[in-house]
Amino acid sequence: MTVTTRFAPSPTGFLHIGGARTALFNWLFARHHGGQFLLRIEDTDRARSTDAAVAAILDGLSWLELNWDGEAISQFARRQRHAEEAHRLLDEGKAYRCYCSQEELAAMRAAAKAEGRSMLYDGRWRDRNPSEAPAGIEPVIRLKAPREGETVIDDLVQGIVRVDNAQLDDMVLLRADCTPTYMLAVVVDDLDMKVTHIIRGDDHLTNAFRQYQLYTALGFSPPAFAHIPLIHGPDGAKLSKRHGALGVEAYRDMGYLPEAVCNYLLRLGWSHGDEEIIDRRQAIAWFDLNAVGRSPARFDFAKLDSLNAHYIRQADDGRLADLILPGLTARLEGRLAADAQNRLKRGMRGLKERAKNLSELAENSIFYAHSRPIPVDDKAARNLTPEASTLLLKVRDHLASAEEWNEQSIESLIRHCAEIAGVKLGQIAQPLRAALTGSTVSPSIFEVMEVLGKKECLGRLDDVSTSPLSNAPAAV
RNA sequence: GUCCCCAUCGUCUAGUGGCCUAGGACGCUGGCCUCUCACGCCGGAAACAGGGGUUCGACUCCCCUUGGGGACGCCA
Repeated sequence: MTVTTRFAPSPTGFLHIGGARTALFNWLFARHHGGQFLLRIEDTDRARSTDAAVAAILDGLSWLELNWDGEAISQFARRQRHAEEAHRLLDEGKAYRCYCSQEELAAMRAAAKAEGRSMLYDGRWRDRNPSEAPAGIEPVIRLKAPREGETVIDDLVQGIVRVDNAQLDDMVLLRADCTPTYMLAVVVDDLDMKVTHIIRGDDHLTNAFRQYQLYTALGFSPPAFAHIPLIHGPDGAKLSKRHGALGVEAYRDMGYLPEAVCNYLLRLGWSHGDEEIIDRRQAIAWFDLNAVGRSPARFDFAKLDSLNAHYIRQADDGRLADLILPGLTARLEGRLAADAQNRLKRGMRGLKERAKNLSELAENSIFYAHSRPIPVDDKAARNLTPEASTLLLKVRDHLASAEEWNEQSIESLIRHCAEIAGVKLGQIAQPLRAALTGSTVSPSIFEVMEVLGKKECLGRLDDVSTSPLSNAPAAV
């Protein structure tokens, strides 16, 4: 039997981060076992489902590279099939028509609540003759669930969980308008799709008992269940938007790399000894349901950041340059240097060690992309004292006559300048940094100079010596 | 209210009765490295929710308490 998992989101919003983790676990489990990972869109709630949400979910999964097998299935499109099974149960005497009005049900629950009793449906039409049906009420079809005993689920994550059947009522299968309920649709679809492992959030755990009864009534044994704990916010409560309950595209826009998001999500509630950095290959090899924890995890941006920083450092320079170039182009408007992309790519080595997300990376890269003259921030300008400018003028002469132009040669040349001027390296490096990058912080100044090239460096030095900045009074 | 689930450093977690003086990671912090900032390296503070059992021996097993979370729709 080939392992088949599925991810079944309802398209009422974006693919939020919790859903992404559920999808990841399903994907990983299927890939680990060489099985199938299917996608089903649970769009039976016509009022709340939107095409835009479907697109957002597909985009989110694609961005995370959680590719599904076959076509995505629309649950709504299968409503006839669902109804068919409900009628079959009716014919077999395993389900019955219930003629309660919404008002009657509401009154029943209110009375139960007032008396402190369970608010479950009391099964009043279970054995009643349909001839007693009130006029003008379209019936629903309810499952004739067992009233005695208990329903037991051997959950792959939660272990054995049992519930008294008295806690479970006769659920509605088919609504008065003949459309299937979620419970019916899910079970019939999972059966038809031959799903072997249902991996989902543990908010569905109680549904699993009802679904178990439905599988049994339909004459099938249920698939394996694995209910994974939900992700909580830093305060332990349900994940709020402010705390990360965002669509995955929001993470992309915040400058996170998909591999970092996946690695982070994987370690949230799952572990493999002390391993922290787990790439996709490794994850497929190691993933197993029995290593999934049972307690809810809290979302922590700081850890995501550190993982993201790691994957940025690992990432290909060209890819990173491509990722940040569009944003820089838009931001710089007409001031983008002609060979910005090339500089970005070559400068990425030093740049990517200093960013924990793509936004920071872009921010720190801007001096490479900017055409002359570059802006110099206030702090950097304070390094361009008259003394420093004098020094820089001498350095410029040395640089101008340099025959070699690479990081090492530049470094020894600058160190030589410092030596003959009798100053510390930093006294040249910082003013140089200010003139060349417009900032007090940057990658190694020698690397920057190599990337910028001799001509650009001399140009930027000239820009600074001819601008009023060089005459700025020294900071006191 | 009823039912279900959970409980190790601030956070993610390792730990399946003796390997625990409780390990790793993030964060915090001291130092080294150093042209700035990072990276890297070395060090530090930081946890078994509480109470009962079981046992020669409990973080590990059982019970209770407390604290979290979830489910109780003709929503999904």
